[in-house]
Formats: sequence, C-alpha cells, structure tokens
Amino acid sequence: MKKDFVKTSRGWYSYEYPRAALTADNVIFGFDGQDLHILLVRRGVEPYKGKWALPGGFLRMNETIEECASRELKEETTLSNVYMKPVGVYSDLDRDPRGRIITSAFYALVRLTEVKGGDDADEALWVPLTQVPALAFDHDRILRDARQRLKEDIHFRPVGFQLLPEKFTMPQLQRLYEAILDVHFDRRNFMKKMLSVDILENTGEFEEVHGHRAAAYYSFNMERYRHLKSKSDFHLEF
Amino acid sequence: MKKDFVKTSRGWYSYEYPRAALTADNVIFGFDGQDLHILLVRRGVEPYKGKWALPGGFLRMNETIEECASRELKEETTLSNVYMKPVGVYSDLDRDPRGRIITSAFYALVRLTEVKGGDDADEALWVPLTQVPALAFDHDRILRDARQRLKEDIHFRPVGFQLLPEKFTMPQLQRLYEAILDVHFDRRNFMKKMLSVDILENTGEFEEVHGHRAAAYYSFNMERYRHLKSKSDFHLEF
DNA sequence: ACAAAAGTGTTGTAACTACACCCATGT
DNA sequence: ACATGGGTGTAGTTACAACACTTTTGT
Repeated sequence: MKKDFVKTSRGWYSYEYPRAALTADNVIFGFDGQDLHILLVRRGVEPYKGKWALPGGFLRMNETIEECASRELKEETTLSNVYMKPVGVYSDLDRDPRGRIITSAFYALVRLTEVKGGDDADEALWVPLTQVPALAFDHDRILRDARQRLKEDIHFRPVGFQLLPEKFTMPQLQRLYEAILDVHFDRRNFMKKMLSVDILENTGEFEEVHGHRAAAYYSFNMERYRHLKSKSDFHLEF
Repeated sequence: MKKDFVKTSRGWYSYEYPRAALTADNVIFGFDGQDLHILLVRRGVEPYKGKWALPGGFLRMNETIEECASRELKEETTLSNVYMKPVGVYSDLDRDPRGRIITSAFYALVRLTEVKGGDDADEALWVPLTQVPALAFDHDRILRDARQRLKEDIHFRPVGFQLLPEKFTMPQLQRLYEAILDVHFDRRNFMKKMLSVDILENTGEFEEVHGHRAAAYYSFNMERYRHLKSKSDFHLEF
C-alpha cells in the first residue's frame, strides 16, 4: 500500500483533502435466562462525561473495521471469536461534538455468564433492554437499529444459540425468542417447531433446581445445521 | 461542530492521528423487462485504468455517507429520490493501491428506461448481471454482497416495484422476481400469491403488441401497502 | 390446598404445490 | 399447422394456530 499522507513537523498526519475519523461501536447483547441485556460503558471524559454509551473506539491503520470492532469487544469482555454482524454506518455531521467522526456499528452476541459483570462503580455494566437510559451521541438510534437487525436475523440464522450456554432448556430458549421478538408463543407449538428443524439435541441431562429434576437440557448441533439443504430450512416464521 | 484539523502551509489538512479516506460506491440495479442489469463505469485513470468499476466517489465534509452515495448516483443517472439501501463497509488494508481508502457500499434500484443508456464509448454502461466482467478493486465482492442483500430484502419489502415502470404486466413482474431470486415459479401460483397480498391494482389497460391486446397492466398501490397491518403481511415466502 | 413450571397430542384451518386446457397471435 | 405467451381453477398435502390435562415441586 502506498503511503497516502505526509507528516508535519509536529508529527501530525497531513492529507490533501479533509478526512473524517472512523470509529467502531458495538451493541453487545447478552441473555441472563430471563431478559436481554446490553453492555454499556460510562464515559469518563467529555463529551457526554458520565453518560452511558456503547463501547467502541477509533480505527487503527493496521486493522479492518471488523477487526477494530472485535478488538474493542475483546477489551471490554475479554472474549474473542464472538458472533458479530454489521448494523450500519452513522455519519451525521453533528453526531459528535469533537468533529467529523463517523462510526460503523456492529452487534455482538455473547454468553452473559462468560463476561464478568461489572457493577455500577465499574466502567462496564450489563443493563436489561427494558431499563436502558438515554445514551451518549446517537447511540440510542444505533441501539434501536441493532435490535431491529437482530429481530430480522433471527428468522434466518440460529442466532439465539450464541446467547445461550452450551446446554439450555426449552423454556429458556423460548424466553430468549420472546425477548428478542417481543411476542408470546404457545409452549407446545414453539417446542414442536424448534424440534422440527432438527438442529437441537436432547442431551439426556436435566436442569437441577433445589436438587430435583426440572427441565431437560438441549444443545445446539452445529453439524446438523451445516448440513441443512438450504438456509431457508431454518426459516422460522412465527 | 468543532474544527478537528489544522491546515498546513501547503493548504493540507493535518490530524493528530492517521485517518482513512472514505468513499461511497453504488451497485445500481436496473431491469429491462427480461434481465437484471447493473450500471458500470470504465475507469479513466490509474489504478485499474480501463477496467470496469462501480460508480462512486469520495465523501465530502458537508454531507453524510448516504448523501454522498445519492450525489454520486445523481451524477451518473441524473435521478434523485432513488430507493437505496446500505450493503456494507469494505475496509481491507490493501483494497485500494492508492492508500487507506474505505468504502461504504449501497445498492440502488432504478427504472432502467429512465436512465440514458450509455454505449461502450460512453463512460457509463448497463451490463446484464450474467455478463458482468471482472471489476476493479474489491467491487466483485461488493456486487456479490449487494445481490445477496437484494435477494433477502425482496421477501420483506416490495422492492421489485422500484425497478419496474409505473404499469407492468404480471409476466414482467414474475421475470423480475425470477431474475433476482434465480429460481422459476409456476405462473398461476405466482399470480395468485401476488394478488393475494392486495397491493396490486389492475389498471384495466393492456400491453399492446403489434396493435393487439396482450398482457394486462397492473400498478403498485403504495397506499394499500402502507395500510398493511404488519410488515409481515408482505412476507413472500416462495 | 394452591400456585407455578414442564411435558405431551389432536384437530380445524389456511397456505402451498402441482398440474392441464383454452384462446389469441405470429410464422 | 404449429409454436409462443397469456389467462384461469382444483385437489392433495403440508404447515400452522388453538387448545387442556397431568405431574412435580415449593409455599
């Protein structure tokens, strides 16, 4: 790659035409078995100091925007190899008071239990989607768009399984789908449909509650999913 | 907005950290009644001089990325108010030999007949999707992604009607859907399904072929589409 | 005893697929 | 006469939505 800048005497980077700065921001979804949460960070500096915001950061010159997003995600959660999908590009002229900063937003699905949940004093905090405060910058809009995107994606890809532990019960899976799609399903029909796709495996194990048998554990069988004849075989209509 | 740069003595723009340049590229789809086409431009300068590429250009500081994309689209087609949707961000380090240039890709749907079709000598040319040559930069990949996105979108939104003239025949509509989805439908079932959604209006007029009555003209009724109870009412499964 | 959560089958209805013949026009 | 393209209806199958009772456990 050609060098497309010159350095000034002060060590700054100089270009023939003005350029916007690029950031990546992540909407990190987690599920606690009951509700959908997102991971927020409290801003320690101006602008929007003290406000909650999506975790993110500036693009470096040796990484793609996806690499930037997953680097930021790793810094926040210590997780790598996380399921991420692009949400959109946000480039309103006045979206950041610091100047012309454009962000590329992603959503990520993580197992909430694998991330050390910070408390309020900490910088990062899991917040239920029903209790998200007003966010810094245009992050409210980004969050809305990410939820919408997740809602659409879940019809075509088994995204839910990225949010659940290895083994999960049918009621947990149903609560997750209900939280994402914001609807209610009949237990029997939900179970029937899920099992009809043939990507779930009954582990034979059972959830234990107070030392007694409760719901049966299932696991997601990635092999079987790969072998579906067409992607539309996993077209959950609901 | 704060000024986030300083100008050098040579009039260049200087930043504390390196920045990538941002462009917008458009995959412009058109339909000639038979096949899907895209609009390509032949590059007049290096790199990739003489190669075909997607139309696009650099972001200006007084516009959003969407405004940039539609400005470029207008320059190429003279059309405004065109249906456009984002495809993705392409930021591979070596995607442009000129330096760190990141592009935000969009697809657009236009009525091919409304755009003066340039010939080979011209700079812009309509090319059937079946005959697209190897493109400059990573535009092959962008095109693949745009086709995939269009394929997915058509299930949820009546995107096809952006590509057809005001009045169109059922066989034309079917050919369009077949071109986008790359499948074949039974004529009777296709018609039945389309009419069942209740967003088409029989104009009472007929296509004339050699002075004789041929297929009936339909038009898309935007009002009826808006009044659908839910978006999933236009969920064409196929 | 009462409430809460998990498991299990059937039936009516709606939607989809597959399929054949007629008519008009152009060669 | 033959081929092409447009118009129309039905029957079999599949997928979906709606629905109730039993068991276990905790209070």
